[in-house]
Amino acid sequence: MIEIVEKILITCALPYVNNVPHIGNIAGSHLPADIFARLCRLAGYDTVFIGGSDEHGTPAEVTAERLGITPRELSDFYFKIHKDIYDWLDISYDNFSRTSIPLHHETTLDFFEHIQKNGFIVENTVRLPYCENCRRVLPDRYVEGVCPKCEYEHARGDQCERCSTLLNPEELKSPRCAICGEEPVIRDSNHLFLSLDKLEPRLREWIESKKGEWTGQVVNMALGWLNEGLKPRSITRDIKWGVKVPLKGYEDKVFYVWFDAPIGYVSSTKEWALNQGEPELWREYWQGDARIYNFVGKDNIPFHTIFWPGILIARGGYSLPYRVAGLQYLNYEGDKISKSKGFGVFCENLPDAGLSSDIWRYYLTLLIPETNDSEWKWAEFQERVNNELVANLGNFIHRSLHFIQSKFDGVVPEPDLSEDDIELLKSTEEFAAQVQELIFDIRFREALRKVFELSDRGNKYFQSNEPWKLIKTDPKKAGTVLYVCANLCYDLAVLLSPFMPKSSAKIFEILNTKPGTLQDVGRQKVAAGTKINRPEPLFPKLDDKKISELKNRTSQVTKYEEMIMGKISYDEFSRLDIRVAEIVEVEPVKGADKLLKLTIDVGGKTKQIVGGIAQQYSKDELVGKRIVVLDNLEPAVIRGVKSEGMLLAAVDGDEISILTPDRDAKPGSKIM
RNA sequence: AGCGGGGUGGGGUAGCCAGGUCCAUCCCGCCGGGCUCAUAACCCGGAGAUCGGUCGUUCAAAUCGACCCCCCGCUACCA
Repeated sequence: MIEIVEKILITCALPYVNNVPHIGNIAGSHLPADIFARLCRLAGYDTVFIGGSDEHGTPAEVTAERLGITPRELSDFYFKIHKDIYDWLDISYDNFSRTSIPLHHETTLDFFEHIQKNGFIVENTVRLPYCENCRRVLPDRYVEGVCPKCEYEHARGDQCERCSTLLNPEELKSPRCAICGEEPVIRDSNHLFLSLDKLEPRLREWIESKKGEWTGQVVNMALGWLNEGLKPRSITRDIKWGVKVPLKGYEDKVFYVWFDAPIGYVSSTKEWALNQGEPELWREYWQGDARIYNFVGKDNIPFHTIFWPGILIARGGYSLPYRVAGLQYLNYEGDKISKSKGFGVFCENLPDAGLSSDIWRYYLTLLIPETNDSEWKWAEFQERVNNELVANLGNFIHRSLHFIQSKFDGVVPEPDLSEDDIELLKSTEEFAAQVQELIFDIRFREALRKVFELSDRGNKYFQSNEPWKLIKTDPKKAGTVLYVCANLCYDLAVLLSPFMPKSSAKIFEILNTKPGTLQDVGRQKVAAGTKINRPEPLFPKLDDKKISELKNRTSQVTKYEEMIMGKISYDEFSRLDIRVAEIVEVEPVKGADKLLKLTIDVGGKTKQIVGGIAQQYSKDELVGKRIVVLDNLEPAVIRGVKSEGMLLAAVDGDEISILTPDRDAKPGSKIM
């Protein structure tokens, strides 16, 4: 039983703009949220589906710095890529916002001020690693060093990857900044904390009330956190890129991205309301009795069951999520998707791959990891498309419409309906109800299967009535069969629309009939006498060759960072003073196992540079070698050693090969 | 390491919380036979899992308990 409520707000976890989405991100949140939203609209609910990009935080700041651009430029760049991909995949966001817009900063400040007024903010001093070279407070995992337990040399400040001991940065031996290699110092810094401890009883009560309604994974994970006891959690950071903290002494701090990111749901709804020309309309979704559905990946569950609801309670006057749909992960051919290995299907390649977005949506719907991790397999993709989409659903639609086209001049015939026909036509209402119920219960795969059950039924009906024989013996009866089939096609188009909107629209177009809603299913909306448009197969059959083409094409990893850096002019290139140098002397750098200090002769001028080649080259091998250096690089201090240039080498993972002149070239020779 | 989720015929998946009606569901694939409007479907028949492993509880276990193995996530400043 589904209780009818007016308003539904759907949110999809905001993607972080430091990266580009792959199929796992689509199947894990955008697609399920979209199917849900489309169904809600189809069922007549007042639906708002919002999303946006999460843009603040350390990773974006560091990436931007590395690329020599501002965080905003980085965000602008990635935002567009994300937006284009979601548009292409027909993810029907009513609004896709950004956390960097002023409206969001205002909303975050409003939350903070109320939370503070309500007494849920405390201040504390924390000791944090700080890199004086980068002038940056380092998050735990940006500190590297030697593990105190297993002596692993590349342990991170949060955990040693070899012995998996949990660490804090102060425990590392010879710690260094992961960005520049300098040794960080520990500094005191004041920070604001959200008193989750005070919110615990209310959170517990809320979670308990969802037992049985939500999946076990989501409830248990939340209860796990509650049972361990909630502690105040810091909501500020010592970086620049984010929402400024409006307090004295916090001029150099911003709110923690995890504080402001979920508030982005509210900001995005506000932005939507503004675009609707009704600036206050958002309140009906956040401060009224709308049902709020959050679609998030499993890594995100604690944030949406503890941290974010805690923020909402502390703020006061906002509704808590009605349901947190926590989805699992999508793997690829037996392993995790890996961008660096080019292992997976990367969405930026989809538009040029030559298939309708519906085809991708279809298989990805079957892979929505509702309860378990799922797995993309090309062989299965091919089978599913050919045997189900093409042969079952596509075939029923096409054989029906093609028959009308070729035997009835494209006019839906006048029927003479039997009891059985009427019953069949009416039975689709039940399908519609079941599809709705399944989707509301976050069981998309089963819901889609239900749709196929209907086309299956259509195929059986067509088959057992043999209109291709009746057309010769009893044309009236043949016409009745095709009238029924045309109406089944219509109903299928309605039920298919949340999953495959383009194909659905195409069916309506061929039927020359207005697209319908769930209410129209089973109502014989395709009238006798309708002149249909010329049908054509809805879906392509995929042969082995096509599959391997798709596989090659979609696993390409676009080098976005190179695109951001762009092409440089000859003038810019000519600013680089690259020269041949001869290595005079080689010394190790204390406390660094990768670095060597090289004294070099650059055409009569002697200088020293530091290079990270200690693991690949020995001293003997290097002394006397002619190498290539960037001579006019701004000097830097690396591990306490001055470096006045840069050694050029080919780098491929751990393999390093120093560049040398192919023929005899004097030290100091310019490279151009 | 601790916490949480998961391991069911070739692939996916239901059932497990409330043990028997399950020598286990449904979809796809596979094998054999019929029919043809369609990018062929539909019908009939068939092969295939002792439910991750071991040990227990019970008249009875995929379902409950213990231990073990494997995969995944979280463990609070990466998001």
